[in-house]
Order: sequence, then structure tokens, then C-alpha cells
Amino acid sequence: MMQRALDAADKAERRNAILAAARQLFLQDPHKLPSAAQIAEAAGLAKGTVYLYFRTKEEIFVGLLAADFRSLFETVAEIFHNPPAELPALLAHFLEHYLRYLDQHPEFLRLDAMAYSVLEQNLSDEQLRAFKLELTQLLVASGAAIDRALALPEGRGSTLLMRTYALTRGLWQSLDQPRCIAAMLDDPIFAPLRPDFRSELAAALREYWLGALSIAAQG
Amino acid sequence: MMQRALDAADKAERRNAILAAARQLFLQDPHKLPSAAQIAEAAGLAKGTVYLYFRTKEEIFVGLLAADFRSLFETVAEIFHNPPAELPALLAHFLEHYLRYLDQHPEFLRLDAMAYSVLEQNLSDEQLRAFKLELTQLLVASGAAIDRALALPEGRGSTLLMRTYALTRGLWQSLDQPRCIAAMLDDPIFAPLRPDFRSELAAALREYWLGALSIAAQG
Amino acid sequence: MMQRALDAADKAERRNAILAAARQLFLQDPHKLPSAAQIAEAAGLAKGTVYLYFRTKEEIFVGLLAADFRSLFETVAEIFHNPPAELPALLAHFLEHYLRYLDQHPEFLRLDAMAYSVLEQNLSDEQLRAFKLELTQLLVASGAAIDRALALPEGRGSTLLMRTYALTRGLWQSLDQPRCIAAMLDDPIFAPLRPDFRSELAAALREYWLGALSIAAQG
Amino acid sequence: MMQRALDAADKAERRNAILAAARQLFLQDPHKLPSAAQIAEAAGLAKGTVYLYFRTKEEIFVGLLAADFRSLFETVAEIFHNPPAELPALLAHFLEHYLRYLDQHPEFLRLDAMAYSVLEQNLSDEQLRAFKLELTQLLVASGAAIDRALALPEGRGSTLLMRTYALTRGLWQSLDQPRCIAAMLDDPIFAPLRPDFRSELAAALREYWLGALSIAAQG
DNA sequence: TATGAATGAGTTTTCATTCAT
DNA sequence: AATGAATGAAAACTCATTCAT
Repeated sequence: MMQRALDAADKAERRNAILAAARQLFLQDPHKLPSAAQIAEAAGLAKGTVYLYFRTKEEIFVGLLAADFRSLFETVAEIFHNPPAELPALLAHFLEHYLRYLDQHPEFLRLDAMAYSVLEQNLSDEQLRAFKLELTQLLVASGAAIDRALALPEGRGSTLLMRTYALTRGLWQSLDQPRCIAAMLDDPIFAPLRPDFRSELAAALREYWLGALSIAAQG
Repeated sequence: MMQRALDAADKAERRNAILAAARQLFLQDPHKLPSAAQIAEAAGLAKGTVYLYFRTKEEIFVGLLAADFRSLFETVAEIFHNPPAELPALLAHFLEHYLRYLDQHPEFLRLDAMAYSVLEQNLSDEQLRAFKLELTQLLVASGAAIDRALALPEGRGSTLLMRTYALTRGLWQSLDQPRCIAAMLDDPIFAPLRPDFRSELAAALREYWLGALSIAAQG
Repeated sequence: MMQRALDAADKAERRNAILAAARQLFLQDPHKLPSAAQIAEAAGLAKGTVYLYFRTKEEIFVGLLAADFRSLFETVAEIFHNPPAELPALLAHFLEHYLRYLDQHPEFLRLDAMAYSVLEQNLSDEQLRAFKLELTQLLVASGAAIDRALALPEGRGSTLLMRTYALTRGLWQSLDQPRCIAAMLDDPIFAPLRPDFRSELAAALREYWLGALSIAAQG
Repeated sequence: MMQRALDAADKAERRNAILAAARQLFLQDPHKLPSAAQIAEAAGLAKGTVYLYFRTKEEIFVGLLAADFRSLFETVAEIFHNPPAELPALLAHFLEHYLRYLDQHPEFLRLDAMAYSVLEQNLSDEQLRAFKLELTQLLVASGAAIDRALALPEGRGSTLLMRTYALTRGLWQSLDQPRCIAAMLDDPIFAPLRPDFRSELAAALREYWLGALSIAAQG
């Protein structure tokens, strides 16, 4: 029997172990959530134990995604804490840290791409609302940091962020190729799918921010 | 017993009946694919018959999605056939027809949002490749129309299109709220999720195209 | 693969095969319902096939019990079709056939003894109501046959029957001994549990009918 | 942590607290035994603690049922301690106290109705035998009180009692309606299920005792 | 071609019980 | 004695797909 998690710290650790196991398994096959049994085994726990920490399998998934969103928005707020004054430098600064975040959380966009089909699956309305509410609050808080940093009208920052993330997620879903395609990408007929996600995203975001800020400047 | 489809026209018609049934059922609950039995029943066919026209359930899904992409790209090519000369008018023209297309194909973005989790699920490599290849070719063709219309360097149009679609899909996934959230959207804490998709998308695309074309102008 | 049940008769037969398998398994361990998997295996079918014929496991159980009640009430109606005129002969006639019925349906009282804990388990209200309603109608019909045969006031027969069955079921539950008790029944301390069910039931019913009919005679 | 039960009195008290919690929970949903966790919580104890006082969950159930049988037989012995001399008065006297006992122990017949499916479930042979033996001895003792009171041949009283209880339990199981039926009982098609248990039981027992004692008188 | 009966792999979740603390 | 974290067996049910008719 696994050593017991007696105090709150132990329990948080165990909860995290389950999340970590789920994340790792998910990365191995990022088009479907691992089964509860697989997660338990990977975490070195019995199946029932998983259900002491999460009420349903989907709660694990949402827990994972929420944690990623939390650290993403934290990263964003940090990015805009002491930003460069000039626009090109600012953009470069943002992209550098934003892309690094995505690199360091390879499960993030993959999980996010499954959220649409999973969120309403087996979560209580209450859980779903709590998740969406947290996301909203994180968005607003990071948006406010951007407003301050760039002296934008209130609410503009969260709009920029939402559109930035929309572009990110949308490009990911176009460019993340299933294994069998990835293998053929050298074929010239697939050229338009070829650009690697990082540079494509950087280029697209540059275009978007340029347009968005020049409109702001005009307006 | 349903009348037999003997010639090619009959068969295509039956195939379309299956797709239509699947589309309609999917729209009723757009977070999961309808079951094969439901589709068969809605199409007025027996379960086994569905499998004479599609090898797997996912093939139906991909068939639906491919049809939507085909007509989307067709629409895009038409949009740029005789475009207004001035940029603001061009953008307004594009947005008008693009948004109308999305309005008229309510299943499209919903299906697309599920593609990530379904595509690798139960499709042969061959089917997957065929789908992606068709998409790529459609993108290239429509992109070329844009290149011609706007006198852009070759390939620029398809890049613009891909990013446009990325923004579209990404915003959809942020703003399409599950039922239980939709009901609470009046609550001010959910304000940032409130903007309706159409106007948000129009604003975001304006910003993006403005930036993209001004860069193009510079470069 | 099992031969297919194509017409209604085949299907009824298959349904009965499932019921028969369930009955047989239940008799082997009459204190719990066999699992769906066990029933399927015993019937020579796949698990899923069972669910083509019954929506839930409990529906099998109720189907079995309803069939037994149906034939019980049929038997009762026959008993009173041409009954002896004299009371002692009538009673002897009734008991002979009633006890024979119970002998020939060893699962009946055992199933019935589990009904209380199972009926509300996993049946829709609708199914439950249908079951109870059928029972009621059977009771009324058989009761009417008794009314006619014994020239009793309307409704008296069904009351007699209900009380007769109450005595039957109640005695069964007292006298049907678990295996480990049955083995020790020779021990004189268990003497009061010893009487065999058949003779005890016969004696008890004689007493009851005597009292019931003498009251009727007075009233 | 709950205060420790060190002496025998404390322990008995704790044991009773568990039984009381189980009884209360069972009454809230009398078609299945409450879970061990629920019982523990309702008793204000930890799950593990329950198992210091009862080896299995079923032992709690049997403990509850045994306590009820004990007080039932006690009540019966009291009833016949100074009974009225005349039969009608005697019967009225018996019924009054017997029915009052049932009223005051609403869990009793409900528990009893589940005994058949639970008794062999998870009890050791030894526990089962102890339970049955106690029941037998209580029956014999109360039966002897009846023999004395009514000057019946030895053993006759316990037979009367057993049959009385059989009728009681059997009628209960016919007339205690699941919620969804209870709601529809006004419908005339359910008329035969309508009589309330108390009056139906009184009438049935009057008939039975009349018959039983008149046979005794003859014999 | 069309049918729909049969298949059976696959997964979540519950809960009685144990035992380390 | 008391706790409650951990265990893992158990079971119902779904549904994509096949194939005999």
C-alpha cells in the first residue's frame, strides 16, 4: 500500500501526482484522455484512490487545463510587468516569453484542443461554471496588467489577450499534424502545412498586434 | 426495406442523406458525435446500410467537415473574384460574405472544434491524408485567388487565409458557451465572455487584416 | 455467432431463453440476482445481446416474477373453475393444486422474497407501475372467479387470495433455511423451524380459510 | 477524535449509536441498506471505528433486526401476561398492542423484508446460526406464554405466533407501495392495493385466529 | 443492396474492508 | 481505541461494427 497522505500538504502532493500521471499519459496519445485505470497505475495508486482526489475523470482533465491556464496568465502578467517601451521590442519580449511558455507546457494546447468535446461531458454545471469563471477572472486580471503597461483603455487588454489566444489555439489546431501526416510533410504538396508552429505563430501575432495597436493609436 | 440505390446518382443521394442526418443530429447536441444508430434512424436506413456508404462513423464526420471546408473555400474564392479596390471596402466585403457563410453553416465551427479529438481516433492513415491533402489544396487555390486579387506575392494569400481561419476557430471556441454558462451570461462577472461571436470576430479580423496588409505594404 | 432470431416467434423464444438462464442461475444461489454477464453466458449469448431483450438487469427479474405470477393466478382460476361443493373437499382441492404449483416453480417464492429490495432499484416508474398493475388485475380476475365459485360478495375473493398469498410468502421466508442452518435442523433446539414448508403452509391455510369463510358465513 | 470508549458501558453505548444511525438512515430509503460510510458519518464516527464494533455491514443489519425481534417477542409475552378471558376481547387486546408495536417500530417490517436477500450475503455461518437460534428461542418462549394463557397444548402458541407473523410480513410486502405507486393509489385500477396496512392486517389476523382457535377447540 | 440481430471490448465508478498512523 | 487514506474487486451498460439472411 502506498504511503498515506495525512496532512494537507501530502494530499496536495498526491493530487499533483495524479495530475502529473494524467499529463504524461495524455502527452503519449494526445487525442484522447487516458482512462482512470491507466492514470491510477501510472501514479502508482489503486483505481479507487484516484476517486478520493477527483470526483470524475473529467475533473482531472479540467484540473490540468486550469493549472495550465493559471500559469499562462501568470506568465502574461509577468511579461507586462516591466515591458520595453518601444513597440517592436515589446512584441519581441512578449513573443519570447509567450512562446517559451508554450514550449514548456507541451500538453497545454493539446488539452485545450480537446476541451470543447470534453467540457460538457461529465462535469456538473457547478464545476463547469467554476472553471469558466476562473478563466474569466484570470483573463481580466492579466488584461488589466496590459492596460496599465500600455496605457490602454480599460478592458482593451483582455480583448487583446483573448484574440491572441484565439490565434494561438487556432493555428495550433491547423499545424499540429497527426503522426501519419507529420511523416509526409516533406512532400511539397503539404508545403502550406509545413511551417513550424512557433515561427508561424510569431509571425501571425506580430501582424495581429501591429494592426490592433495601430487601430488603438488611431482611435 | 428502403428502395435500392442501384446507380451512382442514387448512391450519392443516399450518401448525402446520411450526411444530412448526421449534421442535423450533431446540431442538436454539438459536443458529441451522434451514434451510428441514431444517424441510421434519422436517415431512415438500417444501421448496417450506413456502413455500406461509410467505413467508420468518423468517416461520416470527416465527410461532413470536408464538405463544409469545400464550400467555405469556394465562398472565399468568390469573395475575391471581383473585390472592391479600396481596403476598407474590401474588408467589409470579405467580412460580410465570410460571416454569412458561417451563419449559414452552423455546424461548421462546432464540427471543427471536435476534429482534433476525432481525427486520429478511428480513421485510416490514408483517409486522414486524403482529408488533409484536400484541405491543403483548397487553401492553396483560394490563397492564389487572393494573391491575384490583391497583387500579393505568391503564397501570401494562403497564409492570410490560414491565420484568418485560426482566429475564427479560436474565437469560436472561446465564445461558444455551454448551455449552463449561456444561462448565466448576464451576470457581470462573465462580461468578458459576453461579446457575441459575430461582432467579436469582425473586430478581430479587421485588426488582423489591417496589420497583415500594412506589413505586406511595408515589405 | 448465435443463430439469429428474425421473426417475432424466434425473438420470444430468445427472450425466454434469457429468462430461463436467469431462473436457473438464480436457483443456484437464490439470495442474489445473477450478474448480466453470467446470464448471458448461461444463455449462450453475448453480454450485449441480453440488452437487446431487456433494458436493465432488473427488468429480467421482474419479467421472471411476472411470468410466475401470471401462471400462479391462472392456476388459481382453474382451481376454482369446477370446485368441489363441500368446504373440506374444496380446501383439499385448492391446497393440492396450489402446493403443486409452488413445487413446480421453485424459483417463485425465492424471487418474490427479493422483490422488495430489488423493485425500486433500477426500474423506471413506468415499468414498476406496469408490473404492479398487472398483478392487481390478475388478482382481481382470479378473485372474481372465486367469488363466483363460492358465491361470495364481490371483491371478497381477491381479499382471500391476497391474504392466502401473504401467509404463503411469510411462511416461506420463515422456513426457507440458509444452507448452514438447513444442515443443523436435526438439532432439537431448532425444532420450531423444522416443519417442512408444505405441510406447515397447508395447516396454516386450512386455519385461515376456515376462519375466513366462517366469518363470511356469519356476515 | 471521538472520546474513547474504555469501559463496557461506553462500548455498548457506542454500539447502540451505530445501530441508531443505521436505523435512521435506513428509514430514509428503506429499499437498501445505507453504506458503511453513511452510517459512520451519521453516528459521528470514522469509518474504521464502525468496524471495531461490527465485523461486517450486514452484522449491523442483523443486530438491528434482532433487537426488533427481541422487543417484539417481549411485547407479545406481555400481551399474554394478563389477557382478557373472552376470545373477542382477547383478540382486540392482542391486535391493539401488536399493531402499536409495529407502528412504533417503522423500520421493523422493512428490515425484515430485506432479510432474505441479505442474510446469506456476508455473514459467517456462526453469526447466522446465532441469529436464527435466538429467534427460535424467543419464539418458543413467547409461544409458551400463549400456551399458558390460553391453555393450549405445548408448542401450539409458537405455531400461532409464527403464522401470525407470516401473515403480517406477507401483507406488509403486498401493501407497502413504492413511492411512484403510492402517488397513483387513488386511481380505481389500484383499488385492491389500497387498503391501509393496519386495518387489512387486523382483519386478516382476526380471520386467522378465529379459524385457528376454532380448530384448536375442535381438536 | 438492405437489414437489424449479435457481438464483446472497453470504461467508470462504488463501496466494504483494511491497516498505517 | 479511533482515524480515514488506500485498496481493488465487482458489474452494468454502451455502441461501433459485423455478417447471416
